This record gives sequence, structure tokens and C-alpha cells, in this order.
Amino acid sequence: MSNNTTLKKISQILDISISTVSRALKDHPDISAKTKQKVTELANALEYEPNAYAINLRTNNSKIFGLIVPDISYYFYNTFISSVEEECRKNNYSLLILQSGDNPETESANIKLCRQNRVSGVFACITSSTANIEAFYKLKEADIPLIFFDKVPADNSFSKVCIADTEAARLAAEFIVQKQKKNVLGLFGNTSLSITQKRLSSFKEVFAENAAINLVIAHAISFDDAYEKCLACLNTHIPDTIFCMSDEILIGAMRAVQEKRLHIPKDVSVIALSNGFMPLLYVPQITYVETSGYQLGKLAFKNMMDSVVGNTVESEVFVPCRLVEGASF
Amino acid sequence: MSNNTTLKKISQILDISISTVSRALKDHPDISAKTKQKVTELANALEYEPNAYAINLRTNNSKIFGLIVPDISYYFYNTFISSVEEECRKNNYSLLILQSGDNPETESANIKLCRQNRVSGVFACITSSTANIEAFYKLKEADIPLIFFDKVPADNSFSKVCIADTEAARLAAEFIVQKQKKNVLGLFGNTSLSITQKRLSSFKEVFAENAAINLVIAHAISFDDAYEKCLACLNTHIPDTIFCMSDEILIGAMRAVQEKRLHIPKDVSVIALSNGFMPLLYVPQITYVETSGYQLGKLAFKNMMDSVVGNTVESEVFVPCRLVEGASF
DNA sequence: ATGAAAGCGCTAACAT
DNA sequence: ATGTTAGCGCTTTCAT
Repeated sequence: MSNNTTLKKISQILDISISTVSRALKDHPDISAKTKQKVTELANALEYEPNAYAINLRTNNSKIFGLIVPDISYYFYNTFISSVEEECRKNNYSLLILQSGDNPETESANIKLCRQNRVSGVFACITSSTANIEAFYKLKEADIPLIFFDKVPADNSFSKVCIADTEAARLAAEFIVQKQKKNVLGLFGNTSLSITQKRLSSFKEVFAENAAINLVIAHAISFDDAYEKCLACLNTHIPDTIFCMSDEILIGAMRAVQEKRLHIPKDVSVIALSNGFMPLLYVPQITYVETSGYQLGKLAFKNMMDSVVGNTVESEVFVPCRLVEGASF
Repeated sequence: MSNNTTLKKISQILDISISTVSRALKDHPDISAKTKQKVTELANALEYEPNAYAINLRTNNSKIFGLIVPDISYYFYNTFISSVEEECRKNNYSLLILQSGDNPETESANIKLCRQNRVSGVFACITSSTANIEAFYKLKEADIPLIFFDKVPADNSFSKVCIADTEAARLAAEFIVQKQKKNVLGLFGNTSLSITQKRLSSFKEVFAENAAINLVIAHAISFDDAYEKCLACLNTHIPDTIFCMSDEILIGAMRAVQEKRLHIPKDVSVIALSNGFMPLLYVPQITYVETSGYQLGKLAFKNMMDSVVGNTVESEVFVPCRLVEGASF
């Protein structure tokens, strides 16, 4: 049995009322210094820990945020989560983390869990196949603040924090143009994802203004797929530049480049959009546009706190991105 | 205001008692089919979600596990966490994740949080500088099951699940011997960590029986440090084999190897102890002994569940490891 | 088959 | 300065 110290227990031992104990522990001005001291001392000795459930039941404020994400171990998310957790701790919130395993049904179940746990707010990144955002609407209806991050639904009634996909892709494309490259292989992710669409259209736009550049686009749905698609391209012709829209794609592409024994940057230049870790693993280090999960986390938390206190939060906010030069050009 | 449906509300609408509603929703045998149907229908229509706090307060069973880890985003932990979370979901538990940022004070604060939230159990990986495990003892005293993983205290009164460090290092060493290598560079982590000590002594032992092999040992405390230490060694002499005791070390070492333009496996062979992701990033893929965070998570959860239902749990359990051959020999 | 009532631990309005 | 009381939403024992 847990040796649970409660206010009642303390009050009985000291032969005072429960409310006096409660107030004393909260440093309420009404309570005499003597009483406060007595109570605090006993509470410490008995290792009193307030029962979070009783408090939540009473105050209807759980001080817990829910976070729903396809997969914690996925490259990008763990830096985001780490960042959010850090802020939560600083602000006396806890974080209930739930994985949807990229399955919309699990995602719904997780939303339900958040509701059952009366979380103070939810951070969510939708699965790649989430078609029905009904469950998220219910959160809104229940007045639970909701901040979407990274993969977000189109609906404008939600708050979202995003990587500046358009700007990031443009930055990379402009860098390629500026370096006077002529033969570019652009490797992108799953066509159905909005993130892919945004990055691709922005990327293409820059090249549309530069007709002299030959641009080949390929799509891959996984690390392995990126390897194969890239290898197939390299077997046809060697471009002077490879662009990878994500870390996942970069890893696959680099495997192909290394297998073909292409030298970077002599034979081919490489640039990626990345969270910032993978590009540093290669020799030479890969030039990338940083899409920081850490920064995104900070921004998401800020918006969440605004939302919690009832401030209006801008519908869609972007994390600025920046070019980090390696030696791959 | 949240449109909170409660048992009371339902009971009032249907003009029956709260307990009947409660029972009907739990499919209690005493309740008539008619009533059950009426109640269930209304509950669905009103989107009734049981209030987890009221239940916990009443039943004293939060169905939440706490997980305390130095840093979520660290290579190894996120696969472990992902694995534990998966099991939690399957078993109707939730997971409260807390980072200690490798700071013993934050660690204590996190343990307190777990107690306040009346978690049903705690998974913990201690910080590298945790000297005082007082706070963990208090969890025990409060009858909260506690499973240590990966970095564990020496104390034998705790349940621990660990990577089989000794076996893993031995497996790698034996592989090197079997491949008739003669000049080995062994790169290890921070000397003060027990994980380093275990892996190192086991590794050395194998070579002690093979006097003909020249073994050089170096220690590094970070990815960058591993790079520098490895480069320094390579500048002195090129070994025929490099052993890396972790992913972190491997990344640093590979950077040095690539900068020196050494060809694997022609110029040098490489083997590592790894979670299993990093070795696949290189060309050729690196041979490694798998120390699986995923498996460790499964094992930890199993022990936790045993512990929760009051079964005695073995004090220290190891996850088996296995050699995965790449093409680096 | 259903209801009444107590109580989990806490807070806060309302006494005194 | 301290006590009394009601109630948050739920479960469960004990009636009926």
C-alpha cells in the first residue's frame, strides 16, 4: 500500500481542519506563521505530495498537454518533442506523448485518450493518410486548445506551426542557380503529402525562370525507395547537382552516390532540406537548408500557451529557415 | 466551456440514477438490456468520455506510466521510448515522458512529478552524474513499480533491463579475432560510465588470450571527440580494424576514416555496437552487434507489467544481442 | 433490476 | 485566523 500522506492525515495529526492545512501549504495570508510552520514541517516529514487527480477533478485544469505524432523515433519528431517537453517542464506542465503509428484509427483513439485525460491542450501532427479530421473538431468543441505542427490539415480554422516549406525549397533552388548549375536532379517525397507539394512547386518555380537549367524530378516514398530512384537516375545520366527534400531522401540518395563512387563536390554537388543532423555525417558535410524541429517546438509551445490563456493565435505561423553551407558545392 | 457530459447529466436526462448509468456503461449483468441500450445510445450521442481524474481518484489506479530519460532525442532512447509507448497503448496505459537533461536535480523533480501524478509505474534511465538514488528509493517506498533501463544504478534491490554489454563486446571482439586481424583500434566512450567499463573489460579479455594481436584503446566523450581521437590514431598508424563501442563513436570515427580516404574494407575494417540504424547509412554497410532499443523496450514493459500485478521480477535482465554482418570486413 | 449514500483528496465560498 | 460545508465525477457497498 502506498504510504499516502493526505491533507486529512496531516490535519488529524495536528488537530486542525483540512482547509487550514490546505491554506498553510499554499502560503495563504490568513494563516498564522506558527501554523504555517507546523504544517509545512509535518508535510515535509511525511513527504506529502498533492494528489494531482484530486486537484484536477476540483479545478478542471490538468496541467498536462497531449502530443500526438506518427512515430516518436522518426528523425524529425524527436527534436520537436524534446523541445516541447523542455518548455513544458519550465512552465510546470507535463507531456502525454502518444504515437499514432501513421494509422488514422489509432490517431482517433489517441485523441479520445487526450479527452479522457482532460489535457489542457493538444499538439498534433496528422498521419499521412488522415482524411477525416472530425475527431480534431471535437477537441475544438470541447474547448481544448489544439496546435498542429509539421503535417497539418488544410482547414484554416486551426492553429498551425510549420516549417517554411516554400521558402526553404526556394532558398535551396536559388543557391543552386547562383552556383550556375545546369543539370539538377530533384528528389522529393510522397506526392500526396502537402509538404511535398509545397516544396516541389516552390522549387520548380525558381527553375521555371531559368530555362537553361535541365531539371529532372523523382519521387520516393522511403529511404530505400530514394536510394533506388536515385540510382536509376544516376545510371541514366550524372547530374551536376542533387537536391533532397528531406533527411530521409538524403540518406537514400547518398547511398546511391557513394555506391556509384561519385566524388562530392567534384562529380556532383548535393543540397538538402534537413533538420541539421544527417548532413553533418557525411564527408564532405552536405550543404542544407535548416528546417529546425527544435525551433518549431518552441514556436508551437508559445502558441499553445497563448491559446490556453485565451489569446487569439495566428492561424498559420512559420519557422524561419536558413542556409547552412557544408562543402558539397 | 467544455460541453462535458457526465454520468449525472445522462442520469438526469433519462431520469434514472447515476449508479444505473455507470453500471449500464460497464455492461453490468444486473442491468436490463433496455436500460443498457438507452444509456449507451445517449452516451454516444452526447459523446460521453469518462473523466480519468475522477476514476483515478476513486480507484487509485492512474493507468499512466512515467518514463524518465536524459534526452528523448538521443539516438538510442527514442527507439526505446517508441517501443514502450507502443506496448502501453496496446495495454491501455498512457505514457508520461520526462527528460532530465542529464541533470540530477531535474531528475529528482521529475520523480516528484511522477509521484504527484500517481503513476502506476516508472521507467527510468539515470543521468550520467546521478550519484544519489534517494529519490528512487522513495518511489519504492510508495510502492510504485520501478524499472531501470540502459543506464542503471549498481544497487541490486532494483529491477533493471540492460543491453548485454559484456556479451556484445565479446561478440565483436571474437569476430575480429576470427577474421584474423592483427592491428585493432578500439574506440570507447566516457571512462566513468559503467557501460564503457563493461564493454571495455569484456573486449580486452578476448584479446588478452590472443597476444599476437596489437590493440590500441582510445576514449572519446562525444561525436566530435571520437572524430579527433580517431584521426589522431590514424595519423600515427593505420590499423586493420576499428571497433566503435557506440553509434556516437561510430559517427565520429567514420568521419575520420572518410577524411583520410581510407577504403572499407580494403584499407581498414570497421565494426560497431549499435542500435542498428547508423551502420546502414554507410557504404559499404558497417558490420555491427545489435543492441536493440526496441527489444529493450519490450522487455522493460513486460517486467513492468509483472511488477504491477505483484509478480517478483528478476533483478537484472539482459536483451540478447546478435551480430549483423555488413560488408565492412 | 435499480437506487441511495459514502467517499476518494482537494478547493473555495461562506461562516464564525 | 480557523472551521464548516459543498461538490468536482466516479465507483461500489448496501439496501430495496
